[in-house]
Amino acid sequence: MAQTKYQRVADEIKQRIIANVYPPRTLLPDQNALAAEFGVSRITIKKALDGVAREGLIYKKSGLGTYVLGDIALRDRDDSPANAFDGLSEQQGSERVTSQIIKFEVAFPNADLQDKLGIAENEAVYDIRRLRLLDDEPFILEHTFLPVRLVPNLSRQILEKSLYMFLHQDLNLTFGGAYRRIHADLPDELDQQYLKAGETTPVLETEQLIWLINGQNIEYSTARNVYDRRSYTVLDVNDF
Amino acid sequence: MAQTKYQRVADEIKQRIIANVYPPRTLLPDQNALAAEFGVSRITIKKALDGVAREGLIYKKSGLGTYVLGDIALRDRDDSPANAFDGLSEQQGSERVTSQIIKFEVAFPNADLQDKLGIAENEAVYDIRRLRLLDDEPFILEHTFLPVRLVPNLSRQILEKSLYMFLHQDLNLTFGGAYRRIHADLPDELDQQYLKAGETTPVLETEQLIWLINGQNIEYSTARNVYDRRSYTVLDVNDF
DNA sequence: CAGTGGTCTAGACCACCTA
DNA sequence: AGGTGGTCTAGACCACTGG
Repeated sequence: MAQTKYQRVADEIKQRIIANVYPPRTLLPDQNALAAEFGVSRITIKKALDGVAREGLIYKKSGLGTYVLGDIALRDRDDSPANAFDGLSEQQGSERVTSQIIKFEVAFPNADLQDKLGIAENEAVYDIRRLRLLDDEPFILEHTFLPVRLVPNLSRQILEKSLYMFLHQDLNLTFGGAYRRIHADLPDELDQQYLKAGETTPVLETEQLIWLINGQNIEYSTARNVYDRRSYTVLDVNDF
Repeated sequence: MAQTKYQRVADEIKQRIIANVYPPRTLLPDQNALAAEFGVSRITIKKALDGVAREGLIYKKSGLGTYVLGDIALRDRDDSPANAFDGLSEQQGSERVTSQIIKFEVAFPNADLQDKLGIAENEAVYDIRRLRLLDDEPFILEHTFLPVRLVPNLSRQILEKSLYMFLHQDLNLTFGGAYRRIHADLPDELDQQYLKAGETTPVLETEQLIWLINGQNIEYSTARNVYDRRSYTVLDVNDF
């Protein structure tokens, strides 16, 4: 899987941290020693360690050495939906997730949406509302807007399965990044109807703008869930 | 400010993107041309571009070139509290933030807190509850636990100003990273009392574990606010 | 095919930390 | 003082892209 030398070194070092060969709060062997052991140059070791540090497993300090941190970062990173560029189906397993299409229309964007997606007034967008069910229980209510130009031939059949798989595999689009805003909200009528929220049940909403690697915005969406059904996790690593 | 060559190059390129010298959806000059212009090696240019790419402003593709993406990442990054290693006082300006100390005690941790902070049963922790006010309006209700061993001499006076400034400047501690969990919740009695939440007002809670660069956990805390007073933003960049 | 970015090296110098 | 990681270089080779 890992192709480059620095990836192989990084993977091996991560494995050793997980296996407690390099226990937390100790120093790693210095870069020259690692270079000798792996038979690569010190620069390559450094590049490998940079990556591991960026994931929060180690911390390097000039003049001192390289600390092994705890495995919190590691443990929590796995189930973190913060890096969720894949869709819900991929996160939870496609056999558990089903989708009920509430709305699937094509429309012209209003001024706000034009601005958010960076498109012209006369450029059509899909307006999609889906209820995502996990193990047949209402889970997330999604409202999604996509420019038609970037996603031709969208169908109900695709929306019932995985939109993200269609974008990635069939249209060969690659996500460059996403901006997300998370906040709590009062339930609206749709939440009550589809998510089975009560009149005062708190709702968690994630607003999301996704762009492609060529800089074009591909999706603006909101995803709402009842307060005790899902939370959102984030790992922040200082610097790097 | 910027010391190294690659930082200076990165800053200059970012400035050019902001100033539209390199407009979105165009290609940057290739690395050799940039190396010649800045009078540095291509490796140094690459390192600079790696950093800019990690911030979501550009995307590099081997065999093709380096795209300039939009400025969404940039615009939104500025007011994003996702990278909030500094405290509330630093984020909002210390003249606007005041703190009311509700509780300030020393206690032994329960099993859950021992596990979260990675400390022994007999190691004392501070148990602190503060109401943070923004422009004299209730804003955030914080519940904070810190090991006494790592933070000697904590006082009410410090808590009324900035805890983070004390940790950083006086104790010279450096944060390595943080793990955060964001979710919505029902209001409890304290929310109603201090945040002026109604009986059914949704609350946004951020749970947070912070560790130092040497791997020791320094803080476990929760921060709660009324649903329409604050949201949380995250920037995710693919790969890197 | 020519051009792009990605990787890798050996070697040099530097800033920083501990002692 | 000696050791650490950080930076930087010149040069080489590779994989990928487009025409």
